[in-house]
Amino acid sequence: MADIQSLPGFREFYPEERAILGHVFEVWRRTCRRYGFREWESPVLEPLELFTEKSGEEIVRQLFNFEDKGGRQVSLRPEMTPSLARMVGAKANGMAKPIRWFAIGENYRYEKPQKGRLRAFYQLNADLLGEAGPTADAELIALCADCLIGFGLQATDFKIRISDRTLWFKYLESQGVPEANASAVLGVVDKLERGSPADLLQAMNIALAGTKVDAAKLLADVRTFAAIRSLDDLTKVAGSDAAMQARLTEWQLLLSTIASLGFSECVTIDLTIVRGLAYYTGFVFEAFETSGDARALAGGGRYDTLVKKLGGPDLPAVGFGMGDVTLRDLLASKKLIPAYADGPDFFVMVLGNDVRPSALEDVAKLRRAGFRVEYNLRDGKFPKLIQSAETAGAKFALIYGTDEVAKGVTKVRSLVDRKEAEVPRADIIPALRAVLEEGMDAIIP
RNA sequence: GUGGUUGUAGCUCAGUUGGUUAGAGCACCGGUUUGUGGUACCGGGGGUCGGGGGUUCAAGUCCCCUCAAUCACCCCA
Repeated sequence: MADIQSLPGFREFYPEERAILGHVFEVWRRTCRRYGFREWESPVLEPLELFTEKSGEEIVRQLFNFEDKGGRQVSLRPEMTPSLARMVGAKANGMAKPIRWFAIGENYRYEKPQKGRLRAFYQLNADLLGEAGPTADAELIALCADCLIGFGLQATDFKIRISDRTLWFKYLESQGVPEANASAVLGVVDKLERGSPADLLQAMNIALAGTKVDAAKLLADVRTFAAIRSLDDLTKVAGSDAAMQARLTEWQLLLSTIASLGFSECVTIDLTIVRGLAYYTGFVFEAFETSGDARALAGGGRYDTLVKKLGGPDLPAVGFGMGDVTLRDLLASKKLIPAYADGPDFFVMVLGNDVRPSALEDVAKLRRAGFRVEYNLRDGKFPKLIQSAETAGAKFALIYGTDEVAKGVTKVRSLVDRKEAEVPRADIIPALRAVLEEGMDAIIP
């Protein structure tokens, strides 16, 4: 056991683990490319102000920040969106809109680690900038769904709950809540499912301090409003409120676009989702697994003011993040993690030091041709070597003994069905390429 | 940050009311007479029993502290 352990909340990935991570990255990347998104990357370490300026004091204590040797206040990135906003903002004027970008990177936050929640985790970020209309939100929600479906998950395994901070603000306005108190009230809404009635009422009283709104009544109204699950019911509640009705036509476009793209059964209206993050401005959504814990798999929404706040142009934007930790837990429980297979194509069995030069000559030749090749570094006996080939995970063994080398051939042995055939060493590249593609039949006379 | 649970070889665990050089299975390495592999048998390496301190003639076994994992709360980018 090593004396020095890895830091709490940080993971080590042995090859088997790294292969799973690679699979996750691969599905994310492939799916985003299918939607026309392009990959970007930003520094892992950023000036502390990038994250504190917009997020406020509460988030500072969760930042993985410190002072560097030059006396700079720096922080590992807790998310990639501020970096994205800065990068896009700097060059947005010259970029074709809409901008479709995605990134896969490790993010950090200094918190007490728990299952599904670490100090370092990988996350997919997909963002669409330059389009303010709901069609952009729909595109991102579709991409989010496809990023989950790409792993083999069914539409019934998860649900994307869609909510709307704009609609909430319009609703609260219609209930007489001053604009200044609206955010605090949404904070209470966020806790509706978890808090006790007494705590919620107290929280609501604090949120409404200095106003004439009745806390108990608003709490009841808000609870009812949050429970609405259909556009029709929302329209009824909106009644003659023009602002809310206008917003609901946006909803219609959002939902019809999602339907046209074929993702109706993946989404549901759920106004209990408000998301804590301060910079969200419009539609927000979270993807949950439908079984068991119902943990959040992904979350995102519209942040139309962030780019400008960070010094860029006035650029509307919508995006989401999807972490690897919870996703992996879900894939494991659904048995959707592919078997680990990372062996070489060929294991060259060098039977004796007399033939070693000839064997290594072919090893090098095969490697230059792009094959994955391993061989025994030390001399060994036949049964031992064939077992080595097996445990290395090779598909085929290439036997180099004195007989074979004398005849100018190598013997190919399938480690799966144990068939054997000889191949002239002069033809080794095309012959083995055929073996990999068509199997042993390609060289069995 | 607060509280509960857990911590013995790479993995899964045994270790009796504290008592001699801490064990098993799997895994790994080697061998079973020298060119054909998932079985069987034999052997080997590997643990300062998470770390530190204390009680005792004696502690993996009891007490305290600490570290880590995990669960709940908090918070969620």
